[in-house]
Amino acid sequence: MTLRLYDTATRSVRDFVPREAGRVGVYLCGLTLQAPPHIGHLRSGVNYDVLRRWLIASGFEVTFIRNLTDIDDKILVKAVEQDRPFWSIAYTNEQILVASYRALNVLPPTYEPRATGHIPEMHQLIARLIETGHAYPATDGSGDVYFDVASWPAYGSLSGQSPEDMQSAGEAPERGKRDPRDFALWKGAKPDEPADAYWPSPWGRGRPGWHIECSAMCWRYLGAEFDIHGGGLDLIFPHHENEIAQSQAADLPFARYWVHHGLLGIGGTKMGKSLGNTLDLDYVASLGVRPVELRYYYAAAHYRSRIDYSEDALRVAAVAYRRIEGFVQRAAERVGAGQLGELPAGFVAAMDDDLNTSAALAVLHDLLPGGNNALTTGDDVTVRTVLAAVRAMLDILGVDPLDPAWAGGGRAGDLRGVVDSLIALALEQRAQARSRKDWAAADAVRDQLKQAGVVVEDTPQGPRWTIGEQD
RNA sequence: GGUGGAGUGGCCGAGAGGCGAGGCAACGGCCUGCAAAGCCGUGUACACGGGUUCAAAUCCCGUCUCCACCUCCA
Repeated sequence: MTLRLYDTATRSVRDFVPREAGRVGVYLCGLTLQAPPHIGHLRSGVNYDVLRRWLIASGFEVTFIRNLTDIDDKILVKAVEQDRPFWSIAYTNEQILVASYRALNVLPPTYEPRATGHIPEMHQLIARLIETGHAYPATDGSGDVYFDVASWPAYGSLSGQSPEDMQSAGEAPERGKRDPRDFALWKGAKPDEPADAYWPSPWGRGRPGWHIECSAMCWRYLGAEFDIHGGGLDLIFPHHENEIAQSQAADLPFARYWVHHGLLGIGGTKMGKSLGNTLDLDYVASLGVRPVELRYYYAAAHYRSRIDYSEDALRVAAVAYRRIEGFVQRAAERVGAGQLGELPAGFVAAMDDDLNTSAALAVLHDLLPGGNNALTTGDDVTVRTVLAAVRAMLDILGVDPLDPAWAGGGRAGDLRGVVDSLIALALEQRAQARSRKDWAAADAVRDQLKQAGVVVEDTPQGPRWTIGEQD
């Protein structure tokens, strides 16, 4: 069985065949750094991180590029409003994004290029498009350069729309266009924008249009043709449509598979800054939900499904995760962490089927009762086997509780040793009380620990403690 | 108006012609001094109306509702 992926371009699930055996190039449209990321943006990174981990597990060498758009209209508007350099605003948001992804155990991309670092590549592409008659400098002296949509008959093939049926274009006032559907490759400098936001070009001072950035960066890092291009469903049109048109018109075959993920909405509508309904990682933390649990919440739904965020659903996911985590911890305490084991066939089949993480998780859950039973009967061989398989699956999804990535700050480990011996003292008191059947005294110890946030459980192997839910 | 997608048990959420995904919650039981955790068991759900078929949540027709995109958007 081989990996099958839904390809937006053909609107079907296709066998994944890389351009070059054993290697995969993936490009994911990252964020525009006009604001910090919300949990919808973060879902995107996590989804493709799972894809990447699965490709690696399937034996591919993966080059994973996720770009950063560090200049655009909104960033420039903010720069003027805040009287602050546009690049500083972008960088601040970039830092938050990087920290959020790290918190979610998203593997760093092979490279994370910034749009402003690739102006020469964009110039080359634009020049080539002008030469071949697919682009033209605006005739109104604005310094804009547009892609000539009419010159590219295949325009609209990705989104399944024909140019004639499209509603009349929005960017109305730009009169230098031959056709309202033409889009900007290069934007001429405007007087009301920051003076440091421009680069020289053969067409005058200006800055890149949004779409050309991605074509340039794909080309630079993955070559003329590469395997997978990803992004949110909302990018299909116009962004990805435009990328295809301008790249292919410039003789770049471009992406072989188009993978789009569903958006995360809230209350039946989309999450967005303009709607004032964005939720970020800090908010999730304030709910007492850890990043790993948020990540599990993402994985519980298929990547192409829309997730309508709700606090209840998030909490349910967290509870489900804790059950898995509980087994892993108890098992590891008993037989040691061990190595990651082999992936069950059902899990592999589910992941190969367009990354069906829901079905994959069902396979994982099915192993739990057996593992827990082995734990109570002391069947260490089975415990070890189940633990290895469960951790292997969790690792693919990026939520293995034993992954060092989830360990708290460096000091936590040392502290745990200290706390452990203190709690051992209390548990000793309790054990003595229990042996003389002084239940009241025994329960008092347990209650006090509970109030301190320590949950005590009695197991066949004696009492164990964990840090309970923080409120 | 155009394009694409979705409506599944109390909730979340897979599946896509025939063997009741899975999770959470609930209920019963086991275990426990009591708990906690865990285990065992209990649910015949697929928006509505027709149709095709031996068989439909899955296919076809119609209806309703919702979402996304067509403008910057993960």
